[in-house]
Amino acid sequence: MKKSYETPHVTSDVVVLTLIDGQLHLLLAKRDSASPVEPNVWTIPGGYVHADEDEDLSQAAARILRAKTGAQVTYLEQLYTFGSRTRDSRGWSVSIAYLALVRHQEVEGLDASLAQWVPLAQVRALPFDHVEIVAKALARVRDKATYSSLPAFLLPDTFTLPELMGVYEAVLNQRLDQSTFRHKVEKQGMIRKVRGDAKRLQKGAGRPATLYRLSHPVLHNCGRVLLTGRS
Amino acid sequence: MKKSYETPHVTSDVVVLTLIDGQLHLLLAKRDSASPVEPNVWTIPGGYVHADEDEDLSQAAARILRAKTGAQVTYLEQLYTFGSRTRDSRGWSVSIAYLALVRHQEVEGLDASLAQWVPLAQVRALPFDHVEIVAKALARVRDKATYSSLPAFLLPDTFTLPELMGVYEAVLNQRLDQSTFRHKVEKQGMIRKVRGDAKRLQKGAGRPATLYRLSHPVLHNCGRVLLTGRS
DNA sequence: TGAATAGTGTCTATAAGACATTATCCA
DNA sequence: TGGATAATGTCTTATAGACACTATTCA
Repeated sequence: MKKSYETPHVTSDVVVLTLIDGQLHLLLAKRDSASPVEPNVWTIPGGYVHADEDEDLSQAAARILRAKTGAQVTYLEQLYTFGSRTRDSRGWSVSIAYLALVRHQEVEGLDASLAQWVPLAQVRALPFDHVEIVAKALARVRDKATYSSLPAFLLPDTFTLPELMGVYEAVLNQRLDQSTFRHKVEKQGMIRKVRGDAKRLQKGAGRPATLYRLSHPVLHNCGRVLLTGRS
Repeated sequence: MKKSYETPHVTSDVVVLTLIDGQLHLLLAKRDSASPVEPNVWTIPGGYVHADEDEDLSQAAARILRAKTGAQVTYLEQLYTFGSRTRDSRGWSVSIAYLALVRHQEVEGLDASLAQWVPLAQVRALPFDHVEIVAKALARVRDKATYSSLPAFLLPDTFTLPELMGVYEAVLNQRLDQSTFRHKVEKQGMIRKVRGDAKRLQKGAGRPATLYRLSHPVLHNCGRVLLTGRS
């Protein structure tokens, strides 16, 4: 029953983002030197879906990610599926792209000869259609930042309000108003104070910030909010 | 280089929606009697991606749709990709699902022995994970209805404001307020009056409605609007 | 005490929602 | 003229956005 002639290759590519020094960074991995196409080129991690190992698509993406980094993923979502005759010179190819957010602090022992973080703003040429994939990922993150808690998954478990606002600003590439941001975040019930430890952990001067954590351990949609311009 | 052992099947399934008598309807097609799984069962149209015929995924979806119906598609968007070891008893299977909207008036010559419209509300059991796919499609349509012109693609090229509001109500399954709806739609610049032909085309009594068309021929996002409850 | 950062209060413009009113057709 | 449908107007309340102010720390 199954067609014996050419059938598409099935792969998965993962856009992994993290926050380093208040800036979004993208994980690039070095392609296998034995690959018939683009060997040794740096790009986003990817690989074939393994029918024998993987239970489903998200597990395939998770496996690919694990293989390249020991990164604990705090957020993983299917992004889009790219497929055409021409996107890979080896033939008709399908890539189920995923978006992953990780906490930079939790990623340990990245082998710099295999995987590196680069500032997202500095990413230029990538092989295949990977620039398009990364662009789609950024668009998705920006969109969700306007109505959900998604950017918080780039922060540690507990964080301060200024830190939270900082991630939103980094993701949206736009300044936000302190007061408006607080009002919205509180009204939505997106975060809650962490009792006890109001102790400060950083900075030189200024009033110590209160610690918060997400009210919900998973993504929380809260209507269209948090978008505030400022000159 | 290419793995010679088991590779996932690559298919595409299309959720086709239309509006009949103010109600959302789903297109079901009868599966091939020669299929090794679920022969002769009615479900959403689907088929293998053909590496030899199709240029890319959206063209594969369009081809599958054309094969089952002569339907002119007014809106086509990739929905989600479902893939796992167990979703198809034939083995590891990937389905790139698409959402299509068509104008019922423009669909001609549907062979009732091959394809039929059924009210979406009455759809119960479907084979494979197709219930999940349809649910995802409905969720997508509802979500986009709250901030875009998407439901208008279920209407003819020109339409009246009450008709437009009707589609939104059908999609959202919720009554809307006349006045609020008009204000929002106009302010967004989503539609524009069709000059000349203010002539009425239907109904028995009452003031004739103005004809409009979409300002933009493609999907228009307008911020989060149009959601108004009413007792 | 003053610089620096965190957090709160307040005012205004705008938008949403509910509902009442007017407009225009047909029988 | 009255019923029916379309279109508009108005009022109230909620929210966004801007900005000023207070609070708490360190040097």
